Amino acid sequence: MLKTEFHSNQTVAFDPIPSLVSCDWNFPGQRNGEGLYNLHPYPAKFISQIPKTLIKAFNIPKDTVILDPFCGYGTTLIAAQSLGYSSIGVDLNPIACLIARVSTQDCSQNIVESATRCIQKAKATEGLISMPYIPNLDHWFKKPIQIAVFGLITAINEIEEENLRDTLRLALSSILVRVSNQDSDTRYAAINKPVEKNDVYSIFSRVCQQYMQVLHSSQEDYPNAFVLNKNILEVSPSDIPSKVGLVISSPPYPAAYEYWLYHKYRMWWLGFDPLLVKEHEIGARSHFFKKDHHTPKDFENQMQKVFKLLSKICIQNSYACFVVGNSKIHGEIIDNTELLVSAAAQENFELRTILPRNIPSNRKSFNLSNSRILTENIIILQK
DNA sequence: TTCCACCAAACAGCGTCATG
DNA sequence: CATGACGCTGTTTGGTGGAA
Repeated sequence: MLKTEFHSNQTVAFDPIPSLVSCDWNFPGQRNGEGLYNLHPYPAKFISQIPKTLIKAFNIPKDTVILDPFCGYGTTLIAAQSLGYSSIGVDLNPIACLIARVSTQDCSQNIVESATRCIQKAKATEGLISMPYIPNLDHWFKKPIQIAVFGLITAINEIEEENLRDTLRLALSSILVRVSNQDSDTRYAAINKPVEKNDVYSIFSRVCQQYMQVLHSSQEDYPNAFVLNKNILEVSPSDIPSKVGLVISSPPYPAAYEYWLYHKYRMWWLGFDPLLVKEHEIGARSHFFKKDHHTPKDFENQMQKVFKLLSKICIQNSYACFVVGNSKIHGEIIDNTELLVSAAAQENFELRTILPRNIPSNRKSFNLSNSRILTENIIILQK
């Protein structure tokens, strides 16, 4: 019975790939979040060693690409690029797509000079431009901060060169929680912080200098990474321009993390609609805590839809790797590994290996009275 | 240059209250 | 009464900046 095997501490290997089974998937001593992997806050990223190790383990035909259907920050795309492979990432969240694009595309323009010009423009127009309507804005941003942020975003949006504009938009997005009243990125509570208008300009300027170093030193003649900002459940095979030779992803878990919520004000400021993202976000808590709420079965059906798409765009015998942990709905532990494997099986993706992994303690910890998920699985499937 | 005190930032929930 | 919006929770860790 498959289910009992999931709960053992042993690696389940039905047809072991030696380099995968012998690897220590806990990657002791490795840190996540340097250089390109640290451009912007993003919750629950997987560490870059996971996609890197997986990519090296498989033979990927030259005329195919690596796909991440829930690309988020773009860790898979960055890893693919650094190892010489083209990649495609899909994500519903426009902030995620912005991060993934900026970190994989060339931005050879002078970031710091442009940032300085934007700051000058913003200072010159302080109080002269009328604010957009954003719900509850005063609760989360002090008035002077609002003026500085909106001045900056207005100036940035006037930049013509697309990659440069994206880069500065991302830099501004990355500092928004710091200059807001929000406690921290993953702690959605208003507190009083001693931030002033000029801090917005100085922090933005500092971040742009960091971007300059990171983006310049790491982007020359790298393979292409294509980022598609779309609900994966509405993606058709024709949206994916290449045959896929390998899938690496970590899907959202039911009722776990709400990405839309923690990027809500970033989306408002950058002109996206967070409510639309919320409505379609797989796993968002609102779907699980209302009348006629979603169930784990709904999650399985959504995943099956994803595998249906994958079966059409992946080449025969290609591998699909998913990193998943469990989650909790209405107090009940949900075995997401089982749901995902079941969904995959219905679209003829065969389970090959389950590699258990300890979630390192340096992910820090929520209130210990809350139940913590300490392990996750890397599931290897094959078409 | 090294060390250490200090602090910001991070964390795959849950509770409560105002509103319709 | 259902819903949505916001408040609240503690601890670890890496980085920073001043003192030794």
